[in-house]
Amino acid sequence: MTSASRPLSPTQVRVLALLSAAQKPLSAYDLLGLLREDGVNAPPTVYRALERLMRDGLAHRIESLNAFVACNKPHHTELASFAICDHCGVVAEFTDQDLQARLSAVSGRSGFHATRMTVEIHGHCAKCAGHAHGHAH
Amino acid sequence: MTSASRPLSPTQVRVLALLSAAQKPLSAYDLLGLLREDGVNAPPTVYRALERLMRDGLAHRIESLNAFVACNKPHHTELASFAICDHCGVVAEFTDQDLQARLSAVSGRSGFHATRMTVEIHGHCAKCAGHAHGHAH
DNA sequence: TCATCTATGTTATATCATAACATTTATTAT
DNA sequence: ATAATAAATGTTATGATATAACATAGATGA
Repeated sequence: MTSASRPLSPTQVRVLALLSAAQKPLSAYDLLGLLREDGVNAPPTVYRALERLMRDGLAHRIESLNAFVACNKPHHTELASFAICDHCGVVAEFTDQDLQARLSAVSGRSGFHATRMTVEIHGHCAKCAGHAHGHAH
Repeated sequence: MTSASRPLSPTQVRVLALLSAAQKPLSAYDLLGLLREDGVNAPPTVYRALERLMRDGLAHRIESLNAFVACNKPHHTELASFAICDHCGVVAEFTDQDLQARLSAVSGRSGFHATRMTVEIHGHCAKCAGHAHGHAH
């Protein structure tokens, strides 16, 4: 059997809780600020906790924001995609079954073998439509 | 008529040439190093040139690498997607007509209005397949 | 017990990006 | 021509993101 992985450490649990509670992606330094009261004082601890959470599929990195979100569907294996509102900052995670297959197929035409995919869509969420421009406030 | 935009400045032309000549994405500081012989000494000049090139669709930012590539198909309006070899570092830009429509449709189900999309696929190119792991060398 | 693995602490530094303001160059209108 | 404008660049400083390297500690398992 595949050896069970260790349980999350208190720091890892705390980081996941902070990400889950946030309505928006948090940067590593946002998290570090929130963790200071827990006695965490240095960036590596935060980045290490994030590594573990991402390895376990419990959190995702938003590349275009250099920030992190809790996974809204832990333990799924499909490609996670994100719709990011540039007005209010909310991020919606979604999964489209065909998308990963299509991306694999298209990139694979030239013999490319995909191991990881980043799909991030910027724009405006339903609530913020109408505000054509604007940044988070 | 839509007013013609200015021609590229020498610095902008130089940055584009460097990106085109490179076999891999270049970071802003890679470019800065290469531009020192041209008398460019500070990051803002590089970032500004990149801004202009990206605005004109002549270069793209690879979010997952914090680096930049020349566009292989200037003036197209379709979504640009990238296949990034994590072994040798080469980036292939490709366009799939249906992909943008599909992404718009899927994200739009909840009323989201897309303005910009990032699609980056990491893995191994045909030449590097077989090398299952490994990083650029 | 001993070796190993994971996590964390700690210090320092590397890397990526922009703010703010001055200056210069090119374009356009008059 | 020249004044007004817009775009690019220079310059200094700083902000923001991320990791290297090495030490320590606790848990797991042979």
